[in-house]
Amino acid sequence: MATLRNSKQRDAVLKDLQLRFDHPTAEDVYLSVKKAVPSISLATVYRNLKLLESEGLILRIPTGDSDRYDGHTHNHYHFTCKDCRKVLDLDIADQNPVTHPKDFDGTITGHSLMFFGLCSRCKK
Amino acid sequence: MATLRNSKQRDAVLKDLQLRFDHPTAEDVYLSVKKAVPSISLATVYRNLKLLESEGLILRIPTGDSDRYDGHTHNHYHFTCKDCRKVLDLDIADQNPVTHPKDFDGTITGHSLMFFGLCSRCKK
DNA sequence: ATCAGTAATGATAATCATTATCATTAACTT
DNA sequence: AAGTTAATGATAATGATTATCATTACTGAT
Repeated sequence: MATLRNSKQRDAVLKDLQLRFDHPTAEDVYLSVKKAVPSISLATVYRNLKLLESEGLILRIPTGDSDRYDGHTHNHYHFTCKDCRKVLDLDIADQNPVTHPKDFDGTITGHSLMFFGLCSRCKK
Repeated sequence: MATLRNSKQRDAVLKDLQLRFDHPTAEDVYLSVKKAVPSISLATVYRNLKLLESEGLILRIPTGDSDRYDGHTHNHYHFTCKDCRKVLDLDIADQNPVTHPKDFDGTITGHSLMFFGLCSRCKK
């Protein structure tokens, strides 16, 4: 039970994320999707971001402040500018790191690698 | 100006983090430090965690839910259990990844690598 | 040692992001 | 077309963290 139904709101959120590359916050997505679906509520955006993430259709990126979202789920890495807090994609290969560290009896199923520094604009 | 003064509260927060290895939340630190300095306030814990982090004496680990803190600042990596949300140290070498990706004009000064999966207890 | 200046504290209100609630709307099944 | 219930919109509630402010207590100079 709890069958998934179609909703234009969810479609609009997903499409918005798939068409942009700036790793928006939930608020950013809300403001953008509002243009296509003016009646949409911020709560609906949060609901669908969570749902889409659990379906594996989008990525959530925790950053220390507001979470960012990414509609492109292929394996890639991100950079956060310490100054302007912008999040960028980095063009680097999969680092595929260790999966069986010493003295660890759990199971590793994934990793996230975030780079920090100054973006071209903020480094002056 | 804004000279740093000594405070037993700050000392107690730092010492607490240096003596433990469980990556506590601010609340965890508060409850623990309260035993040594019963009058300490949660606000003071947050204040000093932020200050100590900016001094480079401790690490803050964003995890998607409450931030965790680490009193051991040598280069090492962490694992988060998706089930119980525990954060563990991993015994693996520095991955020292790329510092000059293609098509990137900023400056990379650091990275954080977090592994996900199930800890030994939660994998049953 | 005492004093003055001001950083740090404790208590609590405020903020911000996110989640929960609930009455209403709208997909889907028949 | 009718009934079931997932999804929505509006908003209240929550949880983590930060801001405020009156009071306390370091510290450097007297």
